[in-house]
Amino acid sequence: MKSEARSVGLPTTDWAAHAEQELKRAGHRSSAPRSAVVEVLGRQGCVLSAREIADELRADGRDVGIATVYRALELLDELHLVQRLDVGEGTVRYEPAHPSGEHHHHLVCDSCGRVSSFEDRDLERAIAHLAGRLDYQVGGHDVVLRGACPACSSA
Amino acid sequence: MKSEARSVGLPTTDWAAHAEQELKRAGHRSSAPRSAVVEVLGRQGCVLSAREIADELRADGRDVGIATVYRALELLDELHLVQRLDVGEGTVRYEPAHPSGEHHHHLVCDSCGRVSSFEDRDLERAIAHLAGRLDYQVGGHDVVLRGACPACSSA
DNA sequence: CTATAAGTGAGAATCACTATCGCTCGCGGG
DNA sequence: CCCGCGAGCGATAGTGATTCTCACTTATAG
Repeated sequence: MKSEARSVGLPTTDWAAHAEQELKRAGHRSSAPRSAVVEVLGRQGCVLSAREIADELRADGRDVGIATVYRALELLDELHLVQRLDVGEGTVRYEPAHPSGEHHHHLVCDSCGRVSSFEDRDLERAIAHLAGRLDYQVGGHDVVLRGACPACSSA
Repeated sequence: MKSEARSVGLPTTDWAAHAEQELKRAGHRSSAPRSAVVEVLGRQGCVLSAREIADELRADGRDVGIATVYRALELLDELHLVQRLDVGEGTVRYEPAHPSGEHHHHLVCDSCGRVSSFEDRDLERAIAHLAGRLDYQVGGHDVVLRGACPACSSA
């Protein structure tokens, strides 16, 4: 099978190291708070909100101001090192973006709100083909499927 | 050509009348403020935020409380008479949803923020096919392409 | 080692949206 | 046609996420 729902969480290999490197290359200093944010993102691998990141850091005993978390995420987003995901519940989530360009999309459960991911070559192909036909400079895309996750639909 | 970017704005035929009818059928009273919201949505046909709707109404001299606009939109959303679109700028936009099930997706310009729409049969087919293969009860989907609109990319 | 500007963080400000609550009015029964 | 009641309204307070401000800290070039 080419595509299937799975719980969020990619291999992550060394996204964190890559991100640090890109930050440096873009002329940014390294700092403990920002590195901590990068590390948490890399460790979790899945969609996280700014608050979740801050909470995670606090649990680790590394208090980082929420403003700093937002700033780090904004910066990472500018450098295309993270992917923003807004599923419409008022909070934006972020996840590491792999430089390979390989990416996935999301399934959002309407009842429990849980997010999972999938990837599908055919879908990517359809989008790429479509983008070529549009009179538009397409740079990226997001696909969100909504429905009931296995747990909720069986309950 | 099967698909092409165009400015937002569908024929609209008589979405407003249809919506009113559905509201009545669902056991809701008719009221001037809510009808006004429906009318604005139907008239514009394109993605509108709650605030934009309220402003439009105020310009028409029909002041409608912002809370009422939100309530009307929530109701319309529950009845699947509108489609929510969250392009990630902190405000949710709505547009009429046509009962035919026919729908379109959106292009968001990263520089000017303008939203336009497109439809593509192949994309729909890819998503439908994909949904069938996933272990997930897929009920709907959103696709957002990001990039530079013709105006911005030529500038 | 030192200057300096990037980066930090506490808290205020903003903004979209939701909850509250007394008042209004559409509408079915009389 | 009139009445009563509960759906609906709207001003306003509240909430929660995100951004702004500003004085303080610290990484790094020289």
